[in-house]
Amino acid sequence: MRPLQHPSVDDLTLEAIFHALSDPVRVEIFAQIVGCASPQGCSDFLCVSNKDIPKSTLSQHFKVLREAGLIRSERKGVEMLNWSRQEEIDKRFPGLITAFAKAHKVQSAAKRPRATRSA
Amino acid sequence: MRPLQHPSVDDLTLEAIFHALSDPVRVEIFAQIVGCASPQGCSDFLCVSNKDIPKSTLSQHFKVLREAGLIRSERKGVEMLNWSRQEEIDKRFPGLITAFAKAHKVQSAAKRPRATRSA
DNA sequence: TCCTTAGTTCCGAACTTTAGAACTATTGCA
DNA sequence: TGCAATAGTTCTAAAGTTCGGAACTAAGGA
Repeated sequence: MRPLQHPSVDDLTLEAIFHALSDPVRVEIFAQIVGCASPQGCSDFLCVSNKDIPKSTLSQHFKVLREAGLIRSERKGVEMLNWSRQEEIDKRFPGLITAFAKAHKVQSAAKRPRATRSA
Repeated sequence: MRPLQHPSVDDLTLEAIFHALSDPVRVEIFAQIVGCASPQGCSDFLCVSNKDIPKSTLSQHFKVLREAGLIRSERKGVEMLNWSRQEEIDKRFPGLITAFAKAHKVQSAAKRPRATRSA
């Protein structure tokens, strides 16, 4: 198994970031990782939006997120821990991840079965 | 020629928007349209970042931007005029397009031949 | 009417993504 | 140690997507 690749902040590209976030499964994974203080294992996402994801596909999704620079992954014993690189990304593209997280919240609220959301 | 499709603001999805902006040619086109007060014709983009784009490809790129809800296109005589839907998108995903435009500026400044950029 | 300009559609070749099967890497336990 | 279990990766073929040339449509002159 080849070592994991994490691009440096200066090598981040908008295109790669947007490509990584152009898939609904990766959007869910990244939104959850961004919203979580503790790092997440890959297999926490074997079921996403009530859909089972084969683990080879999941592994590819994590690779895309990692190589776009959105997450950092590190093996911890038998599992892989993943956390968001938001703070680093903010240095180069300030506000981008926050805008994404906000937009994702709006979208997932709109998607949920209609129940009048009170103020 | 079938009539042009423009999704309503409520039908916009983050995935479609990010997919549209995951291609360097579309990023350039959209960044220029966002930064421009007057609407642009498609053929203003037959050359992007010093690369010639075949017009069938360009037509597909505009279709992707249009169907993601990023631009509005309207035929005006022999040409098609395109403008940004930023104000509408802001209603649903506030700050998203601004964050993109800012990030694109950072990235294109970094790409330009090194000349010490003074304050 | 015919020409020109601007953009679209068709369609095959090139590229990318998906997911099953086989693999590797680490841990725990006899 | 050896072996099983768990977690994730790699390989690969089939399915899906994108690119771009050729043929098309649509509008505006001369």
